[in-house]
Amino acid sequence: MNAFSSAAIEILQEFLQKLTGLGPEETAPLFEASSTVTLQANQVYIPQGDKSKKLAFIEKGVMRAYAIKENGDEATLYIRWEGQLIASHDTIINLRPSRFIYRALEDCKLLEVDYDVLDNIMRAKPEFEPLRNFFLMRMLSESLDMIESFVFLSPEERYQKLISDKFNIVNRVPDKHLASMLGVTPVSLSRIRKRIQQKH
Amino acid sequence: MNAFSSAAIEILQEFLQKLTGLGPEETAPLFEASSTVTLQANQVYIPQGDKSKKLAFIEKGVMRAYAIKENGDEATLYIRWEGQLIASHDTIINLRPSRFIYRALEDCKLLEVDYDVLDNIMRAKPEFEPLRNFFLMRMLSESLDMIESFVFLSPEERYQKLISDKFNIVNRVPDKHLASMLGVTPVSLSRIRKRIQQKH
DNA sequence: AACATTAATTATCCTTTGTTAACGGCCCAC
DNA sequence: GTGGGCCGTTAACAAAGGATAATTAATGTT
Repeated sequence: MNAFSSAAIEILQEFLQKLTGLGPEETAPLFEASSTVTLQANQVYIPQGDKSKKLAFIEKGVMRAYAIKENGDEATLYIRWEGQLIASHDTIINLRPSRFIYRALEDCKLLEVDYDVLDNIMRAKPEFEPLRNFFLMRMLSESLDMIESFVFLSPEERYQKLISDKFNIVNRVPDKHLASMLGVTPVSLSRIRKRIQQKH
Repeated sequence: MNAFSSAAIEILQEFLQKLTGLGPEETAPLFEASSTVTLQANQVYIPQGDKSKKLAFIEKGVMRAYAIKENGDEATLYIRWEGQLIASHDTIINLRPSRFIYRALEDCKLLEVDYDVLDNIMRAKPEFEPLRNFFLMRMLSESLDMIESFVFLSPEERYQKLISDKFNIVNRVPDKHLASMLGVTPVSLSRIRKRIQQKH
């Protein structure tokens, strides 16, 4: 089932235009295998243990990747929102069942494609490769930025950076998930917020 | 200056064979713009503020990416060794001067290429793209693993994981750099080591 | 070999975080 | 409206980490 008139496709075709110079007519084959998916808030997109290689462009909404620790606590790896990709790196890169759960934090609209299918299209039409490189590099850069925050900054500074860099997103995500992403407990984040508040 | 008979090229051509089915004769053009570089232990490869887009495959040795904090302390972002790539993501991905310093921890032998040149070769010969995807995905996966450690584990658990996953490498890197990578001070790492020791 | 430099450990004190539990606010279902 | 459940805050205590400084160990240089 394909979806030729989604906003996501238009955005991606704009990327392709910039990256490759190819117009919508030429890049259309890339989207033939894609389909739109809607998720309700709190709905699971990829369950733990899943082996599917879903790759999705987020057209609308916020999603969360997390896992359950032995003690039962959740640990949030990252959140992604409009304009970003969401996928299980365990299945796509490491070829093993997903250790993580991918879940909608809000009602979401995704443009989904199977990674293997996309990979075949890319191999047949390598002129689309710049799009893959673009997203891989962007995800790599964002990951390195997160590592940088952990290595450089205290939890308090990480939180400050988070709200100054991503104020819009922070307000769409419960604090407990932000705490987890920052590597601290919700209790500690609450204290951090209080400390910051008192300084002003 | 090119270098047609390095061990690095042989390794990379083996990757290419596996990933694309192309033999050494066919993939040779990819290495025409590459050159071998040797670094002495402690020698800087990419200085802070550099704008060059060097990309290097590490044939031998260990390298470290780090930055200097306002207080003068160093913060190590990651270390890389044989079989991995080293490059400034600030310059290549984000198109800005490098905030990081890339320095040899041991005597190193690298196979170097300018990223823009490589990019042009890839665009002309897109059948080589799987190699780029392979390395980008591997670096992304490793970065996500590091984030996972920060989000899931305590500093003590992170250190345990580090020595169990990368025992060989740990022994080639001074503890203070490991401490920095783990997000703690050298003093704290020393206490962690003592705690672990006492448990056995 | 002697010296200087750097790295790792230990000690002290202070700050921060983790843990557990209690409390209040908010939303939702009934 | 009322009763649950979830979430964020607060409190109290224990555990861990940061800062600084002193000591010891290891390394490198001449």
